[in-house]
Amino acid sequence: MTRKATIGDVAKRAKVSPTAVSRWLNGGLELPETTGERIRTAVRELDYQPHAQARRLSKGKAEAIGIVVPDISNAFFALLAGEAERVAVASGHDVMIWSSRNRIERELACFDRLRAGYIDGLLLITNHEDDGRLAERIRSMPGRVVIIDEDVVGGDSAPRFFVENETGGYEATKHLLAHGHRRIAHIGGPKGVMSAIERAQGWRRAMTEAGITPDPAWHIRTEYEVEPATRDAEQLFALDPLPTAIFAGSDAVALGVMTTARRKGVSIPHDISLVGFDGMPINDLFGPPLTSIAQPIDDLGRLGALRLIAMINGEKFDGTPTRLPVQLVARGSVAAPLKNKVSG
Amino acid sequence: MTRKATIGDVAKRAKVSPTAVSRWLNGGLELPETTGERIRTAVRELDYQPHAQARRLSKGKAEAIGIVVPDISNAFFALLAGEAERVAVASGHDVMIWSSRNRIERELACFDRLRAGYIDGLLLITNHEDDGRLAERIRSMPGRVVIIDEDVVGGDSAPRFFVENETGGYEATKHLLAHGHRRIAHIGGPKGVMSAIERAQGWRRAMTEAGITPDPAWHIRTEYEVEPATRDAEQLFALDPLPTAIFAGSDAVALGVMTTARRKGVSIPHDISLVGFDGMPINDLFGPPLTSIAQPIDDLGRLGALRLIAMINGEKFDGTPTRLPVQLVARGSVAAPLKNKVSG
DNA sequence: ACGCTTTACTAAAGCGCTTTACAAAGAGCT
DNA sequence: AGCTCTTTGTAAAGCGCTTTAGTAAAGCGT
Repeated sequence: MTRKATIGDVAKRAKVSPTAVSRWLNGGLELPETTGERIRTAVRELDYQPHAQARRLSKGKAEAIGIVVPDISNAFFALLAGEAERVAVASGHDVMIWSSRNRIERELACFDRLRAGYIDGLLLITNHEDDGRLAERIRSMPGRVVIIDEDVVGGDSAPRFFVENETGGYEATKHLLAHGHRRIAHIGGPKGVMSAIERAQGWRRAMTEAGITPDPAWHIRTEYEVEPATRDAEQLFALDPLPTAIFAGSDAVALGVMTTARRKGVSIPHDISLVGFDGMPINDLFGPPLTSIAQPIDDLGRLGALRLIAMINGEKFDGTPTRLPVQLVARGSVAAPLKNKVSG
Repeated sequence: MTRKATIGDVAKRAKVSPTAVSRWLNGGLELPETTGERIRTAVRELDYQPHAQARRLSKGKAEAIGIVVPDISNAFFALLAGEAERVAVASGHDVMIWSSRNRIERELACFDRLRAGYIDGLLLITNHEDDGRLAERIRSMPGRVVIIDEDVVGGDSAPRFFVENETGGYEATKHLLAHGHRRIAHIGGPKGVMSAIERAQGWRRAMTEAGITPDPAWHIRTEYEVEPATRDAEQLFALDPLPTAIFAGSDAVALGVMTTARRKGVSIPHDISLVGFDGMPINDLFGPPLTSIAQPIDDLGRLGALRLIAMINGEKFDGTPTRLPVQLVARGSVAAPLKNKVSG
C-alpha cells in the first residue's frame, strides 16, 4: 500500500511550502491564480486529504461532539440522537453516539473522552439516579455539557432541556378521569429519576383534584424499558379490584403493560384503559393504537445540540432549565370503564 | 480554566522523563516500585489523562471504527448498530455511528473519515443502489471495510454478511400458501437492491412451485421505510380482486401496509393476511402481532464488527459472503383467506 | 580489575498539521 | 533615490504523545 499523501507531498509537487498549502486550503492566504491552480492540481493528483488526527491536534479542537444515550436501540433515544446528530453535522461537527446501557461507568467514559479532547462537547441523556459522580464531572467541564430529557441532581451548571412532565402526568390522568375512570393506577419510572417523580406528581394532583385518594398499591415503579415493565405490571393485574385504567410512565412501559395484559387475557381498552408517555409515532400501529402524552422529541434533540454547539463556540449560558410542552394524543387505548359503560 | 495536565507535567512532578511516564503507563517499561508510585501519584494529583488526538497521531491508529447506517432511528439499524458497538467497545475501540439518510454523499463522507485516519475501519450498512462510487471506495480501502445486510455491487473485495433472503421470501410465501392463499402479493424493497431482488425471487419460486403465475400487478416496489410503504401499498388495495395475502419485504413495509389497511377499513388478518421480514421484537405488540421472517440481527452486527476488528489487527480475509439463516416467526397476522375459510 | 549483563532510565526524532513571525520583491509615492 | 506598502510567500516552532536508540550506573562472575 502506497503511503498516504501528506501536506508536504502536495507542497513539493506544487512547488510551494507546506505553510502555503495549509494556509491556502484553510482560506488564510490569498495566492495568485497560477499558484492556486498548482496546489489544486497537486491535491487532486495525489488525492490529498488532511490527516484528521494531526489537524485536530494542531488546532486544539476535535470538531466533534458526543451523544450518550441509555440505549440507542430504544426508538425514543434513537429519534432524539438522530435529530441532534443532524443539527451537529449541519454545523460541521462529527458526531459520536454512544449507548451507556445505563452503566454509569460508560457514561463516565464519555466524560473521559471529553477531557481527552476527543470531543469538544457532550450531549448527556441519562436515565438513572446519579451517585454524584456524574454531577461532579458536569461541574468540572463547564460549557462542554448539555443535559437533555432527564435531570442530573447537582448538574445544574449545564444547560438542560426537559419537558413538562408534571403537566403531562396531569393531562394523562385527567383524560382518563374524563372517561369516567376512578381507579387509575400509575406505573412509572424508577425512584430518584426526575421525570418519574414529576409524572407521578401530575397523576397524584389530578387524582386529588378529582377527590380520589390513590391507593398506594396503585403506584408502582419500574424501569423505562419494555422487559422490566412487563414483569412489574404483573403486580397491577394482581390487584382486586383491578384498576380500570393505567397511566404508564413511558411508551415502553405501556408496551410492557400491553404485553402482560395480553398474557392475562385482559383486553385493552375494553377491560382496562391505558395511556402512555412519549408519543412515539409507532404507537399508531399497536393493537390497540396507544393513547399517549407526546413529547417534542425533535425539539429536544435539536435545541440541545444547538445549545451545545453555541457553547463550544464560546457563548455563555447558565443552567436555567428549558421546559418544552407536551401534548395528549388520543388514540384507541382509552375507553369508558366497564361498570360505568351503561350507567354513565 | 487551568491548562490540562500533559505528560510533561506528570514527568516533572514525578521527577522522571516524559518517555518514562509514557512507557510506564503503556506497559512498555518496568520500573521499581518507588518510581512507579511517584508516577502514579503525579497522575492522580494532576488528574492526568493522555490527549487522545496526540496519542492517536503518534501511534498512527485511531483506535476507533465507524458504523454507517441508513437511519439510526430505524429500529432495525439501531439494533444492528447497537450490537456492533457493544463488540467494538469490548475490544477497546471507540465507535462512531452515523446515519447516511440514504444520501450517498454522506456515505462517501464516512470513507473520507476512514482515509483521513479518523477511524481505522468502517462497517457499512447501505440500503440503496450504488452508482459505482461506493464500490470504488471499498476497493480503495482494502482490509478496512466490512459490508453488512445489503450488498454493494462490486464491493466484493470486502467481507460481507447477509441473510438467506431468498429462503426467507420462499418460506414467507410457503407459509401463506399453507394457509390456503393463492393471490399473494409482494411489496418489496427498491430496484437494484440485493435483498429486495432475492426476497422477491423466493416469493416467485414458491408461487411457481405452487403452480401460480403471479400477476405482475402483484409485485410492487417501495422503500424499506414506513412512510413510502404506506403510500405505495395503496396500489395493492386498489386491485380487483384484492390479494388475500401480502408478503412485505421488511417489517417497516409491513407497518406501512398495516397503516393503509387500517385507513381503508381492511382488517388484518381477517380480510388480508400479512407477513413481514426482519422479525423485530416489537412485532409482538402490533394489532395484530406481525408474523415475520426473523433475521439474526445480533449476529449480523456482532460478526461484522468482529471481522472488521480482526482485519484492523492485520488478519486477511477475502470477500466471500457469509449467509446467516432466517426463521419464520408465526404470530397473528396470517389467517386463512375469507373464501376458503369454510370450504377449506 | 575487567568485561558482561541487567537495571533504570533519558534524549531526540517524529507523527502531520497549523500558526506566528518574518522576509524578499515589486509597486507606488514624494 | 529613498521610503512605505502590498503581494507572495517561507522558516520554524509547537500541538502532546510514542518510540527508537542509547547511556550511566550498578551488579556479577572470574
